[in-house]
Amino acid sequence: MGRSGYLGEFEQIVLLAVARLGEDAYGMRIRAEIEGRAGRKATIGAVYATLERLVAKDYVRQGDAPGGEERSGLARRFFTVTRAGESALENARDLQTRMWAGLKLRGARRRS
Amino acid sequence: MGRSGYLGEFEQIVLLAVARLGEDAYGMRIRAEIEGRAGRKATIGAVYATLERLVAKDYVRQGDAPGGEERSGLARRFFTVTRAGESALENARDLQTRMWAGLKLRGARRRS
DNA sequence: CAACGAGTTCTACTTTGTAGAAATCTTGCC
DNA sequence: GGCAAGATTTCTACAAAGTAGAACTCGTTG
Repeated sequence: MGRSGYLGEFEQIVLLAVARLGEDAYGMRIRAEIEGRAGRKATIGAVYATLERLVAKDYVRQGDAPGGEERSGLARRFFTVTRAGESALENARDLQTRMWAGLKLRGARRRS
Repeated sequence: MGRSGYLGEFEQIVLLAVARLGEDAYGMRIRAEIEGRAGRKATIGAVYATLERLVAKDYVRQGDAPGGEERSGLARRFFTVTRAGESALENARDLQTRMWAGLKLRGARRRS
């Protein structure tokens, strides 16, 4: 990762999806959230690979299935955002804000 | 690049720096802008490599040195953001906005 | 038990991100 | 003119992130 906690673009998207999904954050669901909200295709492999990287960076933790209820279904891996993950997210947002601050694009209006 | 015009994190930062610098966007200056505004180290090699990639994607165009004034100094390569580049930037911002919309982090307040 | 569906793992590869030294070109100075 | 110095770009090499899609697992159901 090099220097400070840098977040790749997709990593950020996945992290945000996990944050939003809360108790319901597991692979397939995360993927659906991304495709739905971001309107961007995401293959399941990409999602998991990214999740692994986030776990390695300690931005996301695995486990903590919701409310003890032993679900009858399949073995799902649930994820939650860690404090460090939240900070990384906030840092990314701040950086974003600083870089955009006061910037006016010369206007790429779509043709009417 | 795969699917649609996706922008990597650093690519986005560089592109924003070029947009902001306007007529004064050339390697060293871009680097300084990034270090200053983003508060993030950027080696000159990284900046140029990224610039090349942005040119290849047609998000940035090379040339168009400001106002004909033959500067006495060195041969600088100036860059400007293309329409496509502006769109990519706007798309990235929109995506960002959608992913953050209404999201509340559970609060990683720093200890007092 | 075989087909099925929901989920996760794996494998292989392309793009991006980084670092830092090397090469260029100008200008100032002796 | 030759040479050091400063500004700037180019090159080389490699690590990290992004992607795709097939394979594999394990309950459920007919």
